[in-house]
Amino acid sequence: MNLRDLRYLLAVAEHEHIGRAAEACGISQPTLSVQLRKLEEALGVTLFERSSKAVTPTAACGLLIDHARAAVAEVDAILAVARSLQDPLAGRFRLGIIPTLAPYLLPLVFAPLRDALPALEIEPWEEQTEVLLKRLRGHELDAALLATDVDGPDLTSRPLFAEPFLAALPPEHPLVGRAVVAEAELASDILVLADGHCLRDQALEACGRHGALGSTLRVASLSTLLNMVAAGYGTTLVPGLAAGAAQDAGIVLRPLACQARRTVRLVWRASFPRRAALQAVGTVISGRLRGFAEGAASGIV
Amino acid sequence: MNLRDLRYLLAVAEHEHIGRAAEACGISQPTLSVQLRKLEEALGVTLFERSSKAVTPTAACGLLIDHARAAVAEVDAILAVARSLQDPLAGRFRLGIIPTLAPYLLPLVFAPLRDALPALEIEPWEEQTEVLLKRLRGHELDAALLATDVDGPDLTSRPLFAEPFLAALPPEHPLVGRAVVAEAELASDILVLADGHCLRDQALEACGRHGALGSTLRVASLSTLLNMVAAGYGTTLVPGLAAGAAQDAGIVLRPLACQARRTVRLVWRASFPRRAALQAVGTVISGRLRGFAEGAASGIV
DNA sequence: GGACCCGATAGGCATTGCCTATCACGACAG
DNA sequence: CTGTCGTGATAGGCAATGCCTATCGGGTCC
Repeated sequence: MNLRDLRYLLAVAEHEHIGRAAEACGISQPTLSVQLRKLEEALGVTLFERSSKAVTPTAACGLLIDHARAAVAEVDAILAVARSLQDPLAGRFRLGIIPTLAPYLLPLVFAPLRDALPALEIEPWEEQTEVLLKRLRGHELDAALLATDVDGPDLTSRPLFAEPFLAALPPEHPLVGRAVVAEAELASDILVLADGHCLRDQALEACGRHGALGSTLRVASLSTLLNMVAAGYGTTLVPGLAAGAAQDAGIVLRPLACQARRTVRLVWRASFPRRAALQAVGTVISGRLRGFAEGAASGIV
Repeated sequence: MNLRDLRYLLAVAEHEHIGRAAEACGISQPTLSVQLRKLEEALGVTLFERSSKAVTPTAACGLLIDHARAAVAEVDAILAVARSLQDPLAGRFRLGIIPTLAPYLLPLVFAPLRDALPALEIEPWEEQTEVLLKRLRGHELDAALLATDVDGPDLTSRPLFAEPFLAALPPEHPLVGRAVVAEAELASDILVLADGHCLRDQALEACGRHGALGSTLRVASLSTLLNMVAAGYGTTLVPGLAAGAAQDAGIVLRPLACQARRTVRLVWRASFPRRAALQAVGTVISGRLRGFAEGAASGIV
């Protein structure tokens, strides 16, 4: 049995006239005659009593027609919901963001995203890289903003902007007198975040170290780390977007000689179907951050 | 969109594996692949995210799938109801019967009908011929038992049995001494039913009259008429099936010379679809009344 | 009796649904 | 690192289906 047949059935039951029902269905009278008879044969039930005067629903038809109406209504509901879902730029969009990026990037891009994509309900989700990748692969996230390269053919990424690192020094630090600091000069007293933060590895790599000082120290957030530096416990590398927060904490920032930086990428499953949403989100963010790298690298924030 | 497609959708959503879903649907994997993609294109919505590892329902799919399930359930309900309705010998069967026949025929045939057609719920409906015909044409009845010929190409009939008339005489009537009474001999003092009863016309015609005695008399039921005759107010013709009731009322019955009779017919709309039910009902009734005409005509009841 | 209305039937054409065979691609093992 | 396996996508061909126009048949109404 076909869904079309049910619509035909409803039309005939409503009009009690095959010609007019056919017209209402947009088909010819003979077609409706044939299809109706086929439906009756398929069901094994005579649905209408035909005479030259009238086409009258049988008792059996009366018992079936409510179900037919309900089925057609459900299918129409499917079509209606599908239509409202057609816009890939609408609906929930679960976006993972790493913790060293979220507090500083989100305030910058949230309003532009809302303005450019008013129907897209972006739900930020803040966790460390590995957790985000797991959730991404598990369909718990639609995309993620990461600062690392991603591997595997199941994921695709798009670079959005480069985020330069800056040397973060306590006000009393000897290097404060320098206009530019070489990355390696920080190696001796650098403080880094706890394991799992990509910023930890990036900072250590930039200054040429492979193990961290104060390995007993488990600093879970960049804001804690900044306060530690401000209090004189050591130095660190801060990502450019956190420059304002660092200065607010009383930290002195200096550009780096080799202009160490990390690239922030939008990452998604290669099979994720809402390409338009990915592209739009990526474009809004990179557009908002255009020219940021140059300004930040030179210490102008 | 097709109903089949919804079943495919449900299968893929359940198995999250196109090959196995295809197997469950009894089709090949390529067919399911193609149909699923067509459905997605028709809805304008990506329903599943495919990777080499898994086929995962999208958020949009989750919103649609409940409607799909409901639609399929409704259609399955249609099929189930249709299956239960397939037997034309089952269900309500509204049978009109004229008043001069119903009280005497129904007790005879009701049990045989119930035994032969246990699933057929026969609902007797007692009214005069013209009313029954109107209801029959208006689909309020499925068939009727009448004692008149029917006209019009919209109705079809089948003779079931012949019902002889008998002369009904008060015990003191002069004709009681005769073994056989000629129809015309009753013309002088015959009593008949009120207008609208076919028996009225049949009785008058049999005895050669064209107007009735006691035209102010409106006797609405045969049982009243029989009591009138028993009380000596006149004679009448009784249909054979009412012979027992007439004798119980104290009436003397005599066979008629010309064996006047009426034919009881089953009548239905030519377009009425439940032919099997008509035939079965007719056959049970005529079988039960087989041989009745001969016995009744000779006064043996 | 002829025109008209209505549903049924016939024949032909384009679309569709399905099949088998094959491809493309990633995973996994030797 | 290469061959094999598993999985979904693609291609080509065939039969069934749905639809059309033209026509029929039966009944009604001037």
